[in-house]
Amino acid sequence: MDLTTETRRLLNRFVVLPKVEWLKIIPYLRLTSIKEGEHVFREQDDCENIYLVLKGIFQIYYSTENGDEKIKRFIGTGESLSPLPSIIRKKPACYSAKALENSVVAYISYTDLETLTQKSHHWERVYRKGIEEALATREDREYELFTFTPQERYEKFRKTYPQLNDRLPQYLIASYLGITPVSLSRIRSRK
Amino acid sequence: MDLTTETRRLLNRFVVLPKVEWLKIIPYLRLTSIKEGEHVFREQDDCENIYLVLKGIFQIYYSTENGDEKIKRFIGTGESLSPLPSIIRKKPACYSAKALENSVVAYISYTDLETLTQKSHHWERVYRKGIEEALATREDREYELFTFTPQERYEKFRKTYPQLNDRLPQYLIASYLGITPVSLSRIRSRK
DNA sequence: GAATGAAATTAACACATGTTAATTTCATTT
DNA sequence: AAATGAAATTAACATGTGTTAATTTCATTC
Repeated sequence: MDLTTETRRLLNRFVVLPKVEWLKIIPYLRLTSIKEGEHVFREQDDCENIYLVLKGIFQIYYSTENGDEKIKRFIGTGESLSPLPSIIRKKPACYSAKALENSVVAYISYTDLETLTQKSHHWERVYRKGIEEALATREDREYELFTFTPQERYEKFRKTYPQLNDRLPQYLIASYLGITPVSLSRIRSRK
Repeated sequence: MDLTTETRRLLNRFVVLPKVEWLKIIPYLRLTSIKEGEHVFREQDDCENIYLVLKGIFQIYYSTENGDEKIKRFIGTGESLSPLPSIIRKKPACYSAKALENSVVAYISYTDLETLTQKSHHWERVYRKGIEEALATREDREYELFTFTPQERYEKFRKTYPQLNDRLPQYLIASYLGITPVSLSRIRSRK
């Protein structure tokens, strides 16, 4: 299947668009592949694109003063990827996004998206549904960080991302859980 | 100023609507006041309203098994209030909202909002801008919980909500910070 | 002014995490 | 097969938090 069709298929999840509406995004839509280890955007960048992951996995992370990474979340196929809060506040990104494997993304600039959503009620609607979904995801994560202990979060992580649990180095998982690699090692040996 | 006008004024923050567009929400828009201590909605409720706080302060909280409250966040004038993720997933609310003082809210049901946003591109846009804003707020909170220690979170809380810091009992603040009242007391005495 | 009760503080203990550093494991390179 | 180096484990210690319970504070009620 070609990538544009794949993009359309993934967006259908939110709103099923008639062809004439779909075509309106074509002039703005761009596709690119990101190699493992490469960045989509970095902290401090004035990134203003909204990405949709067509294939692959990304990590979103904050950089701390002492140079290590704090992983905010992982983003996989079908999910969107962008420093949206920074974009709407017209500030540089406050986190980075890096591919964990060779990946493919579709993207559009926020400016173009604004143009598109202003011209098309349908696209305004697609985008709105997309953010609603993103909002729900953030809330889940917030609940998790707020309510669960590191040990419980690790259990949840193993269930939610079994592939990642196998493939990622432990120090990255620890970072996602908000603990040190040493702590994760202890949690693992505990049971 | 009358409450409908006040509602319009607060929503202008997102998109400035011409009068003809504004009028479209009138059939759906409802107003009500909530007395201190009363609930707007409770965990397990099938609440499907979106509220806008015209006046007052609310706390959003989860109930734990052992009966105490975990405060998710505080919501003040101009902010929106609703179990949106539960609504879009068609599930009962997973947290409760309670007024901390006598308050006034405007609200619309999600069903009516869907009707309105389908009929009006303008309203689709207002709503979209609103949830974009909400998304940014969640991200701030997530960052805070993830990155800061309880002590740092307390510092931030005091700066962000000086009025609340004075008026709320300490055990509620502790809950918001994700710690026990005993811990907060220790943090306060430490410095 | 005394009595009441909820909230806050303090104390004591157990326990998990952070930190630092040494050791081990294991895949990759030579 | 030996050497290398990063990742993971283990150890030891300090510290912060949770828990339980006793004590104190303070506003409200009687």
